[in-house]
Amino acid sequence: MSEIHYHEPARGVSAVDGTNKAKIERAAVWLFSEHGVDGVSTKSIAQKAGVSEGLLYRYFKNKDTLARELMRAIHIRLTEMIIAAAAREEGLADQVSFIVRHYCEIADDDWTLFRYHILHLHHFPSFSDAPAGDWPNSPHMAAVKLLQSAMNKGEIPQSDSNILAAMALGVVLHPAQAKVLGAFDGCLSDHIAVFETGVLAVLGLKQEEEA
Amino acid sequence: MSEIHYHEPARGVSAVDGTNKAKIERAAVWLFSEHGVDGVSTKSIAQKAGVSEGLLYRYFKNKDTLARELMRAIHIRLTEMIIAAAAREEGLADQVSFIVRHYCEIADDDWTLFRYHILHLHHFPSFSDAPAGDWPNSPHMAAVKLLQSAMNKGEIPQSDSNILAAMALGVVLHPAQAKVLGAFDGCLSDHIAVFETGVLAVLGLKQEEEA
DNA sequence: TTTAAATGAGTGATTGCTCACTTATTTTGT
DNA sequence: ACAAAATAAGTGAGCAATCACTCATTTAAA
Repeated sequence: MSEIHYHEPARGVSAVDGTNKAKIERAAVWLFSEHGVDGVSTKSIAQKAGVSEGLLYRYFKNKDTLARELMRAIHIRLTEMIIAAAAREEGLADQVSFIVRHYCEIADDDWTLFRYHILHLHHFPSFSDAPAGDWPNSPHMAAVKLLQSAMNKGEIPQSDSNILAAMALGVVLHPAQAKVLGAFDGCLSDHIAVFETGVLAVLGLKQEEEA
Repeated sequence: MSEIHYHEPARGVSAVDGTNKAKIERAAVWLFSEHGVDGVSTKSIAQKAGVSEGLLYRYFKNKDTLARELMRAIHIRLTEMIIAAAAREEGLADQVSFIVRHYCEIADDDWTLFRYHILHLHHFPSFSDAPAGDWPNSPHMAAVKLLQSAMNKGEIPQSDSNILAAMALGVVLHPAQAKVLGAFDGCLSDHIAVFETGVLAVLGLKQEEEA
């Protein structure tokens, strides 16, 4: 009934759209990712988007709303992807494979928006990783739920799911951050295999031999 | 000759010091870590430090210099710690143990300064992880050198040291970031053992049995 | 007395945002 | 089909507030 399908959800933020609203969003996400919300003026956004400053306030209540909507787009996309992974029933190794692959693809799909997420998520405490209600509201919390479920099924030994989720995510997320900071080029997807091996190792799962 | 000793180097930033300069630094690092450099006014720093605004400019050329000096303090402390680890000659597992322990302790020692580093390092492109000269200028590059050395010694198989270093660091660093974002409480050092196991697993090193 | 430390009002520049206005598009009346 | 009316899209000068920073002056230390 409440089966969750996950087939390539909505792209980043107005990825291919020539409207002025889209121009504003693309200019804003680029500038925000580069200089942070407080480091970008509404004037500079309008300038880069090629529209007047006043037009920003037709589409967005204020600068912070614009910044938050962009962050929200990537944040829920990543969260829902992990929730979708948790709904799969082929075992933890399959879920890990799913998450690593889709995580890299989402990042590569809209690298600017992803960079904004990884560098400036902390600007919005409301998107925090603090334990919320029953439904996970961040990639981290979704991963915690997934691992708790795996522990209950006996797929991995019981341990601190909060720490384990952070370690496992770190195997993919920190290389992503390193790339953001200029440590290497190329797209994240080029390293899916290594990431997957690393995550499985952290979780204490032996990787299956080639069939 | 160039043997490197590593015995508890300088504390964070004027950790126990009642001078006005120290008050300014403590106020600044707190506000910067919370709101980012561009999100903090010189007036608010002076207010929190309990001094006049003009006094800031007696001790620091400008706001950005103040922000950079604080960042530099934690950045080089972490970098030199990893360089010191690389100089140890008891094998990779020992080096990993050394780094994990000291990393957690440095973070716990001055958590505010550490949070500033993990959240706002990207504000200073000059501290980037881009490949620099022969001497590593970031924790990431120091870890890369360390792993390359281990590969040359045959301790671990040859692979992309850039990616492997990022994955290994991520096992510790991402939990640290998760803590910053409110995912859990307590100090990082409480989890040294799990982190160490995780890093060794990512590197493909079997953890030694208890003696 | 001399020198250094500390102040805070004041500077011009920039901030996020508004609003009276113009231009473009759609809807309506005939 | 066509113009008039109504609505929507877009502009940019201008506002009060805040910004980083200076400097003449006062306070404290040597």
